Amino acid sequence: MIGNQLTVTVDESREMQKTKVLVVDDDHAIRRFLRTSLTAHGYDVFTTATGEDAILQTINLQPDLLILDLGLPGINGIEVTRRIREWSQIPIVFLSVQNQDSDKIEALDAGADDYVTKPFSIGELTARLRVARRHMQQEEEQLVFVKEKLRVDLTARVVTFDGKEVQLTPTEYDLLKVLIKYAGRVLTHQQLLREVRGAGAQTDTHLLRVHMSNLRHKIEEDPTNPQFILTEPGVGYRLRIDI
Amino acid sequence: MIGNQLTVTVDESREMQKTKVLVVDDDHAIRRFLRTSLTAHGYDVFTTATGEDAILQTINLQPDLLILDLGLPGINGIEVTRRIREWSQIPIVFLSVQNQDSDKIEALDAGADDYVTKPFSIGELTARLRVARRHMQQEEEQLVFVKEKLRVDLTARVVTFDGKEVQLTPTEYDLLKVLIKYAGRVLTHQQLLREVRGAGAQTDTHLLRVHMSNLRHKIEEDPTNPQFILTEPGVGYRLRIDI
DNA sequence: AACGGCCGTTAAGAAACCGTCAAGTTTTAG
DNA sequence: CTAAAACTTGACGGTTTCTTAACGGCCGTT
Repeated sequence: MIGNQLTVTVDESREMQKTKVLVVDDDHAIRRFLRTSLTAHGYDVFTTATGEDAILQTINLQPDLLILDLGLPGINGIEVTRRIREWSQIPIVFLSVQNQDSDKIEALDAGADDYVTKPFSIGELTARLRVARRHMQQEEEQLVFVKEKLRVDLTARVVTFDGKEVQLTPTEYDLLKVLIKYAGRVLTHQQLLREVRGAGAQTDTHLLRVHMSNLRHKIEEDPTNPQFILTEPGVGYRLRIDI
Repeated sequence: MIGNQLTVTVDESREMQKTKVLVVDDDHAIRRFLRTSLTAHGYDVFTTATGEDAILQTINLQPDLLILDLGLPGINGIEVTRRIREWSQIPIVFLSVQNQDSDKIEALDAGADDYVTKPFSIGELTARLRVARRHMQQEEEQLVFVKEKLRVDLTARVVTFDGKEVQLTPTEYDLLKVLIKYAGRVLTHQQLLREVRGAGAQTDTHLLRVHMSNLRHKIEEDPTNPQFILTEPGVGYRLRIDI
């Protein structure tokens, strides 16, 4: 009786916490190694060998994490990443062999979150998985910013005003992003410039004024009388929030 | 046995709460008056008559508060303040007579926390002592200051009065910020001006009056009868706080 | 009662700041 | 390598903020 109760309790609590991870690798040995060691670390592990199946399984299983071998036969890991990123923000950690930097960069650009170089320890991998997952959860806090006619999709990096998509330059988007991140707070010229240029940026407020002007003409109904980006004379700017 | 234990416990707790205060005055009548009345208010009172002894006693007794007569024989109260401030941040409240503004300012600039003008009531003195001590205790910086209808968010740099946003100029905000930082304490004209302009600012009290007037019109219900920013004639300003 | 110090208020000129347009330069994409 | 996009810089007019000056009220002293 007592033993039974205990078992049930433990099972339930584990099931709640268990993270579903899909392992994609054509090497049978690696699949088996990851299945056993990740299961021992408390993950709920699924495996597949091909890129096509990886995409299908991601749709069906809705895993919380994806571990992807870069050197897959057929459509490779980079292509898998690119296709999944079109509709999902699932954290993707890929496995690569050494001396494959160009592929690593390409994969990260395609939307992968991190990579682990073979050979790797299981501790290193699980550490990367935890970071990727935590990063994912933080991003989820605020995926889309909506206020009146303005809509900013921070995951897709799409900005629409009054339903129509507006094209922002990288600088304009970065400025808007940091304003949204600290919505309601006054950001000094220096803080904003630091976000746009490198950390060692000197205070060139004039540059900021030009960018803000351009940004306002894209997302404000009447740039003369801004509703979103407010000026704090002598200090900086802030995104208006309603109290 | 039990009685003994109880007695010890109570004594210890009282001993923990009691605030040690050192009174320095050459007038024997004032020493005696302060000893009796402050003891009645729960303070642990020590007295001395000279500045030299005040410094020695501060080292030996490690009091929590210092009450200092400005007109001491020998080294005067200002000099005592200056010397103690070289190594201690103990709150110092001094006693002065009227028409001694220049000495008050000098003592405050030397690092004293507050003053009481003779003749004074014991209630007024203990109130000042509580403020001075409270400021000492709260080391960490305040993030949001709220008092009645006034709300100052120091991280967002947003000020609201009665729920409505108030637009402060950089100078006005800086003044309010330093008043909040030293809430309850008197800040001399010079100390306030130093915060607004560079360190090498001459005492142009008139400039301060204009800024304070503008600030009051923004955050006071009735600027004629200010509830927050109080004027200390001849000395400076202070932000009123309730203990 | 007149005077002088101190304070608050208002107004006006000076200085600093901001937004916009336009032209020049660098970076990116094809 | 070329063209387009993005970034940067400069100039100009309008606005906000700062500073200075002048006026009137309050209070204590002469």
